[in-house]
Amino acid sequence: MTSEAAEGARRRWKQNPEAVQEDILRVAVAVFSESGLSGARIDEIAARTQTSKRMIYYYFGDKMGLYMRALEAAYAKVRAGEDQLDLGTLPPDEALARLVAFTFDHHRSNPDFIRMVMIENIHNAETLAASEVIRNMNVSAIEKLRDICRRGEAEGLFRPGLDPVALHWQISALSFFNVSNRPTFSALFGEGFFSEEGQKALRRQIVDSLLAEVRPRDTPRS
Amino acid sequence: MTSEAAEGARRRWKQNPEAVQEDILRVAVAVFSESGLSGARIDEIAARTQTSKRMIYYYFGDKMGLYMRALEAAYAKVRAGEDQLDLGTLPPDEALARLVAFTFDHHRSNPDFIRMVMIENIHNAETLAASEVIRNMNVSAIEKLRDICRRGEAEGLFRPGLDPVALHWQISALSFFNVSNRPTFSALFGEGFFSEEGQKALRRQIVDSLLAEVRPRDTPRS
DNA sequence: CCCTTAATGTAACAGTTGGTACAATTTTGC
DNA sequence: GCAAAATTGTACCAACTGTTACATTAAGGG
Repeated sequence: MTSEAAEGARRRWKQNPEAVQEDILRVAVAVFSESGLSGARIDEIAARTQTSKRMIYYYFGDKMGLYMRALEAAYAKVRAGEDQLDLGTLPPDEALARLVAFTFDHHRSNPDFIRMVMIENIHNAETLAASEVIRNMNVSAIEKLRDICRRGEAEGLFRPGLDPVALHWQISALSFFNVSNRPTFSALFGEGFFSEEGQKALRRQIVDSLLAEVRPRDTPRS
Repeated sequence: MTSEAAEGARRRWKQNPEAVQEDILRVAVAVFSESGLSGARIDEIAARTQTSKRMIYYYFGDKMGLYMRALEAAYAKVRAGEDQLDLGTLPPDEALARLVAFTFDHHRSNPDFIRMVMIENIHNAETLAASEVIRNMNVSAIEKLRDICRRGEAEGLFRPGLDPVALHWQISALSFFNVSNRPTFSALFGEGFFSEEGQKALRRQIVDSLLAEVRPRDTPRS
C-alpha cells in the first residue's frame, strides 16, 4: 500500500504506466466480453480508454496479446473474490451449502468473467491453455472442496469416495449456465427464472440438490 | 418424396435452387459455429460451398440474414432429432430417466448446435428473439416434460407441484455445459471427465440426481 | 419459338481494422 | 545536467471483408 502510494505520488504529474495498463485491461475485458474476440475492435477499446491505440500496442504487442492479458485479468479478479470466503470453521455440510450459494451469487455478479469464459470456449480454450498464469490460479477452488469432502467423510456426514472435481463440475455447470444461457433461455421460456424470487428459489434448489448428492446413500436393509 | 424426386429430376442438369440453399446453410452452420458471428467470413463459407459468394447474397440478402437462417437450421435439425423419441408408453420415472439420458447424449452429438447457441448468447439472443420460426419449435420440448410430470404426479411417483420448465432448465444446464465448457474445463482439470467412462458415469449421476429431485420428499413423521 | 423472369459468373469497390513508421517528450541512471 | 531509455502523439498504410454493379445464361409461359 505505502509503496503503491509512493509510486503514485512520485509519478503523479504525467506518465503512469501501471495505471495506463490497468485502464487498458479494464476496458479490454469489457469490450471483449461484450463483442467477442473477433467482434471486439481495438479502436473501440482505445476510444473507451484514457490513452491511445498506440499504447495498447506498446504494452500488449498485438490483439491476441491483449486478449490473453484480459482473460488473465478476468480470472484473477474472480478468483480473488472467491478467496474472501472462509469455510474452514464451518461444519462440512454448512460449508458446502455456503460454497454452493456463494458460487451461484458470485457468478451472477461477474457476467464479464462468464462471457470471457464463453468466448474462450468458442475458441477451444487455446488462449487459456497457453497461459500458465491462469492454470496456477485454479488449484485453490478444488482445494477448498477437497478439504470439505475430507472433513465430511471423516465425520460420517458425507458418503465416502466423493470426487471434489466432479462436485466442482456440477456446481459450476448450474451456476455458469444460469448466467451464460440467460439470453436464449429467457427468450424461449420467459424471464420468470431470472426475477429476484426465481433466482432465490433456484439457488435454494441447487444447494439442496448438491447436499442430497453428498449425503450417504440410504441403506434400507441394516 | 415423389414430388421431391420429380423436382430433382426435372432440374437435374443445372440450376437447383433448393439444393444450393441447403448447401449454403449446411456450410454456414459449420463456419459460424467454428468461428462465431464476427469471426465467420462470407468468403470462407462461399469457398466451402459448391456455389459462389454471389449466390449467398442472392438467397440470403446479407450476413445477418444468413446467420439467422443458419441458426434456424441448427435448431430445426436438433428438434427434429428429439421428436424421434417416444416416451408416451413408458412409466413416468422411466420416461424421465430416458429423456434425461437422451438429452445428454443428443447434446453431445450436436456440438454445432451447442456452439450456435453459445454464440447466440454472446450476442444476447437478439437474432433468436427476432425469429418466430425458432420460438414455435421449442414448445414440444416442454410439452414432453409436462406430460411426464402430470402422469408421475397422478400415479404418486412424483411429488406434486413440479415445474416442467424448471426441470428442463436443470436437464439443459448439465447437458449443455458438458459440451459448451469442455475446452476450458478440460484445460484446467484434465480430460478425465470426457473419456467414454467419464461421460457414462456423469450421465448416470445426472439421471440419478434428476430422479431424486422429482421423488416425493421423505415425510419422516406420518 | 419468343419473351419475361429466375439464377449464376465476373469483377470490382468502399469502408473498416489491425498494425506501424517516425518523431517528440518525459523519466531515470550517473 | 546529460545521455540513454522509457513513454506517448500523429499520421498513415496495406490487407481484409461485406457488399454490389453489370453482364450472361437457363427456365418457364404463351
